[in-house]
Amino acid sequence: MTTCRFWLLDINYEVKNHQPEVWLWGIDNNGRRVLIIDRGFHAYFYAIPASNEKPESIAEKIKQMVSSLPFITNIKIVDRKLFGKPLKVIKINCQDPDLIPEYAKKISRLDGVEKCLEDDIRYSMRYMIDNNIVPCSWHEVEVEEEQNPERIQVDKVLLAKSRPKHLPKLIEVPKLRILGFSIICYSPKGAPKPEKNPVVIISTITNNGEKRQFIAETSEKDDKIISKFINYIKSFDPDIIVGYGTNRNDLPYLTVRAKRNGLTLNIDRVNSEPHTSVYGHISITGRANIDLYDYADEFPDVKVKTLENIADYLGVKKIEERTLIEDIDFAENWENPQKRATLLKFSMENTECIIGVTEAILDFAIQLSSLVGLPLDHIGTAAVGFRVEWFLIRHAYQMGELIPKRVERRYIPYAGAIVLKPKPGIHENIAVLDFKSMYPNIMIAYNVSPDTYIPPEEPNPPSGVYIAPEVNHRFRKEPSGFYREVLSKLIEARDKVRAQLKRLSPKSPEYRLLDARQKAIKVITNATYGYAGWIGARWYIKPVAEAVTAWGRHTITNTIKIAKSLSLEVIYGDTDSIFIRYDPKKIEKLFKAIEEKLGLEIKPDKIYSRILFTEAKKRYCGLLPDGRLDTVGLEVVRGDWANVAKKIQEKILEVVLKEQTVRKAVEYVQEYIINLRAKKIPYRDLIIWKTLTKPIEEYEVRAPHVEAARLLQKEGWALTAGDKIGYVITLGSGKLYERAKPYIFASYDEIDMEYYVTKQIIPAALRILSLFGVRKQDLLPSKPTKPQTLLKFFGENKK
DNA sequence: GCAGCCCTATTACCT
DNA sequence: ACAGGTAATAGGGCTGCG
Repeated sequence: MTTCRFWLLDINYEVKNHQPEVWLWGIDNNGRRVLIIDRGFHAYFYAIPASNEKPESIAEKIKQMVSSLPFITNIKIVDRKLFGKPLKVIKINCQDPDLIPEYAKKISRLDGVEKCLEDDIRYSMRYMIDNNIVPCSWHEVEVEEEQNPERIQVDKVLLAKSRPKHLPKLIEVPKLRILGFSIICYSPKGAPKPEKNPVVIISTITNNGEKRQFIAETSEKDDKIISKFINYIKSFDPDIIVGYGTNRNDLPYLTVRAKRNGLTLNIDRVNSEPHTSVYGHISITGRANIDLYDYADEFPDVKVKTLENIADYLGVKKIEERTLIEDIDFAENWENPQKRATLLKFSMENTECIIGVTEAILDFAIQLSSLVGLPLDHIGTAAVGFRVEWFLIRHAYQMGELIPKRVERRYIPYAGAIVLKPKPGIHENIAVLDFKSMYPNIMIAYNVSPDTYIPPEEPNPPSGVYIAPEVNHRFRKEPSGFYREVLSKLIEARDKVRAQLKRLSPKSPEYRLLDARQKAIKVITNATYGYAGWIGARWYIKPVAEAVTAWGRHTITNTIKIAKSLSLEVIYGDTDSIFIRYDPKKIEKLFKAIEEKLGLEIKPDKIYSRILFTEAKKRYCGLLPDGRLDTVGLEVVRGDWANVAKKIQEKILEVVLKEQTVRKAVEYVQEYIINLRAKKIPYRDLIIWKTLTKPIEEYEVRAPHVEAARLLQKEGWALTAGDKIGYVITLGSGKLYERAKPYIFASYDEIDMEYYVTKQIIPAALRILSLFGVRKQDLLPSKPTKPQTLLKFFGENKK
């Protein structure tokens, strides 16, 4: 028997003859790939006795059923809590985890059983939670070497002789083998269909720097390139396979293509195909399949989430416009022998982007996986709510809290934060003060939690209660709730990591790792309030979320009062921030008063040397002392305005705030409009991007982006909710939606420049300039000319 | 027939 | 498929003008 120290990459389970096996895929401290098989962990669920029933008699009843439930191995009464309330419940162990749902259903029908709980926890998660086994983290386990009869692709198959023990202090990540890939499919018309259109190019790059390209010999056959690709994966034996959009496109496509060719896409470590797993993710057993698209939301500044845009944003790689090839042009580029080389190059560049973006994301993904406890290949596809929930589940287990079932609930809105009306115009020397993690700290300060909430019918507990302002929800002061425990640990952990960071060089590997760690902690901390108010949450209790925002409003309102009492002028505020004239002495007093009276910490965030507010809330632009502009909410930062409007507005803000001249800004707009009308502005700057938020058929109204989407669909493009539609407005008569065309279908000459002038440039420009009395007619370089009236005339007669 | 108003649907933002 | 608060546009229905 030996000890094996391993880093957990992936986990799955098998049930053979009703005997469960957990398969832990790891990398040991000698860099060997190992599979550790752990047998004999029996999962379980709970039966909750009805309130008037004795747990003993229920347990007895269940014991008498055992003959019809043969794989139950243990029944006992244990102490647990449900929403903070102590309970005696019956824990029922079952040897075969796959039978648990069925058994729980039968037992929940027993007289005197209120319900069953935790029968909905997957076996592999159950195993990790109960044994404190953490993905992307080191463990130690006693093992014996096993035969490897099943052609499993690892250096060693080991049988666990003990439960693995987590080694929380080891934080480094072993050297992983990473393979990035992207594919190009050939379809003469419309979007490629795996049933008929072949894969013609597969480009791969490994983190050893090895580049490969697999190219189809003809435009019809792809059996060779697919089998070569499979063999290459087998020989490189990656730990991580990464691509962009692979869960939705590449992997399902390749799987079908392989089948069509009589092949199996056996690219995992057990010689079988990728398979769909939880959260719509595709699992490749023994490896971690990562789809970078699942991390695109980490970059809110990137509005159109293409691989090229993200790579460009991260400074990984810039694909020049002349080398960028649109999907629509793949076929032409493939068919034409001269152009094929550029397509090959483009494909490889795509894979270079993939490798580069992986560099930027992987540390974060690994840290998030180990913090939350979801395996590396699941963490990306899990929505924020589920990430928070799995994190909470682990802590619930440690606190003896039962995990509530997911139930369907009716949505009832509740009041949120306060936003102040800004004082329009330009202000000088404005400080922004922020409450530090306001909602988490409110939850800690007032012990707001699902397990401390006291429903209206219940009396006050002896330890006393906190009562939320306005809404009057009560929370017991003692003991500390679930959220307080979890959040204070998170905040503490993050502070500790940040302290360590200060002592490290930003270039060191430790720094990168710890920085990713503190980001992961931050994400989970900040999402906890949102989780609390989410009707899909297992621990949803509306008053919990409602109380948090009530205390938030109370806090900010009092802050404003205190500021005013110190004769500090409040210019604006939103949720947890106030914008005030910078006055160091008074602000110091304000900090003290707030900490004393409100028990929460406020800190200076930044100082704007100048800041511009419009009449609207949530939209402003501040000039920082170093000359940078902070644009918030305005068209400049929105993804659904044409670039022409955004660029102009940005320029106006710069001129107005830095040079403080309106005249120059007006001239700039006029000049720009002249250039636009003269067709001197690039086509790309005229594209408007909007997201499809639901299937096309479900739209009640006709809108430009929806109609453009319909046109794409007609040409064979498969569109789903979440896709971004890029369209332009073309000349002609009628409603905008009749003139909107997908940008890949339209030509520059059919663009309706006057639309861009009146509905994009002018509104974006006036948003700022109207503050200074500038009117529409001041921005137009000349009055509408004759041809325009003629155009209108023709338009009217067409209809 | 159409300008003007109001309302709704839709999207993307802020914290 | 984490929350509510907010701005903005386009479409569509309705009114009233002459």
